Amino acid sequence: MTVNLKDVKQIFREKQYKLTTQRQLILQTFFDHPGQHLSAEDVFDIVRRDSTEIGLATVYRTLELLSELDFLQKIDFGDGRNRYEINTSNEAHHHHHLICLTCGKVRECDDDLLEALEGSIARKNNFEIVDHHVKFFGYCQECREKREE
Amino acid sequence: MTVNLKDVKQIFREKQYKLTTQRQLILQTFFDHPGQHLSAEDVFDIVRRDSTEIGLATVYRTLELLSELDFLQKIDFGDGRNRYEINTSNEAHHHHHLICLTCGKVRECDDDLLEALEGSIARKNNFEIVDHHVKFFGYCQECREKREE
DNA sequence: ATAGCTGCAAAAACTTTGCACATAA
DNA sequence: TTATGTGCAAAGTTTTTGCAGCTAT
Repeated sequence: MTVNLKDVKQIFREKQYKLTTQRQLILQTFFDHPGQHLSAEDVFDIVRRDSTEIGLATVYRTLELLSELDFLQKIDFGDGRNRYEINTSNEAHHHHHLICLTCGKVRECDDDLLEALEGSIARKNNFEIVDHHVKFFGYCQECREKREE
Repeated sequence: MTVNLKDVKQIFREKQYKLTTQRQLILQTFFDHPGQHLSAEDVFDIVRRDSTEIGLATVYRTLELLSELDFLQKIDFGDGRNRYEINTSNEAHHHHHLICLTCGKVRECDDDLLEALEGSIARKNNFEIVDHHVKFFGYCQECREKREE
């Protein structure tokens, strides 16, 4: 189930959060940039560029709220700032991240195999798993080709 | 192969880095706190508590150096600061982290099964994988028991 | 009408940097 | 001896907070 504006509106109504212009603009930014991992500053710049006034503090507060509501996922790629991506699903299916150690580019990769591991790890450790983050570090095709030139 | 002081001394000699008192104290801190994920401030406090003077900037610089040399591994648990753990191996074998969403405690868990996945993901995505980080989020036994009380 | 939200600016929290002095090799 | 490393303080970044005014509901 992909997050859409209707879901958001409903949850906001249920939880009695106000659906302000700023909050909609921030959400729209994520809809407009699928598969990207935006930082607070990124979102701020994008909304501002589209000629609307917004405060950086509001961006931070909204990203926090949307993460709590599980519409966004907070991720750290080791570049000293938090990044967010829109949740494509409320279910357990995830994608993972391939992070190139040369160019720093982050690519997504699908994989369902990890779900199987979860069960065995949960049992072995008596730990109820509700989510996982997996990052693979290495070298992308482009950088490997350049290296050989 | 577990990192020990002899390895470190040798690599330092090879790379012409000076093995200063401060660097030894910081390494010793990790030897003295196995399985812990220490922040710069943690290390700073521990070394200071043991009555030796050290500067916070030196701690940051040393943690950076030891990470580059692969003696330490930098990890982010989402608490707004970098944490480090001593590398128990130079080989591909890793442990993963179980992070409790209630109490925030981080536990390690061994698992070799992911190595198998790596091959298939690397092939499918044409990406040369050299490392991976896996974090599982959920609820530890203690917190689940408390919840039921 | 009013509880909740925003923008601004100030502050907090973490990390990096410049520089004079100190020290391992 | 001298290239490196250290400590301090200052500066840089990212994120949070206080507060007066604004706005969805």
